[in-house]
Amino acid sequence: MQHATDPLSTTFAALSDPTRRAILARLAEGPATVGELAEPFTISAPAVSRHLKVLEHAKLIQRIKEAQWRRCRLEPERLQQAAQWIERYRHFWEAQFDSLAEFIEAFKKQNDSGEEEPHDDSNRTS
Amino acid sequence: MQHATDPLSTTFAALSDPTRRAILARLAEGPATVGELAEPFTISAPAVSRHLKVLEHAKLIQRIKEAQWRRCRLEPERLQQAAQWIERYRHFWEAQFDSLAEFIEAFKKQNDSGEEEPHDDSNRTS
DNA sequence: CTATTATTTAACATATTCATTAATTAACAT
DNA sequence: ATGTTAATTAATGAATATGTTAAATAATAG
Repeated sequence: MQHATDPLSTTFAALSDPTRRAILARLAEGPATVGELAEPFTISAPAVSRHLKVLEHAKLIQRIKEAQWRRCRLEPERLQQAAQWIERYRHFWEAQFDSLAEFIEAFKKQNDSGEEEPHDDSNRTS
Repeated sequence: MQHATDPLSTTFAALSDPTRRAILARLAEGPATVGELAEPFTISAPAVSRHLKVLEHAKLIQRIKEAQWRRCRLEPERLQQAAQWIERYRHFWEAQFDSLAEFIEAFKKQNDSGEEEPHDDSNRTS
């Protein structure tokens, strides 16, 4: 994540940390306080607090103050957008992957049998 | 992205950079060389090269050497896994979001009209 | 062999991330 | 008031990310 980031970058950056993903997974079971979230981890409470701040800034969670606790809840909108970004390109990629598989197949065949006349590939590049 | 990262973290970290996402989007239209990928960006060729290395390390792309060019192609498997991770939790989150929406609604109502008897919400928290 | 083109690596600077411990704030209980 | 509990902020440090320019590598062209 760099300086003035867009929502998608912020979302993916937030998801790129395994602790934060574990927190989100825990939160999928239901809201929890910071202490409850910190419990399964070896890291310190301030570290968890900062992770939560990242998640909140990414709008993946909401923190609601209840007495002396801050109860954390999940917010799905940004996740939806992230999923949409991936899905948008994925089927393009899968289509290309099929032709890539063919290409690799051909490539392997060409290299494995070096004694066969190597067919000239240079004209296809320009 | 940190030190000894798992595939999911690596994938999300790779996706957290807008330049890399733009590269992937461009690559969705078809394979391209490093020079072609660098062209629309203001950043230097080495910078693009490093982004491609990140994408390759994340196994989001493959680089295949063709003469003096390196042609880049997309690889969808890791994306699929990332999408699956998101989807796995998203419906939990949406279910929770519905109850959260109710909560916020009640909360707003309670605060906007201070003259009405504020209905006590504290017993629902414990 | 030398020049050109395509791309990467090296060396370096800067910013961000993520962790820690210590101190602070906030709410509650006695 | 004072102490306890919950959580955050401050100060600090180490590792990582990202960009730059300059040099190196690799393949092609003449």
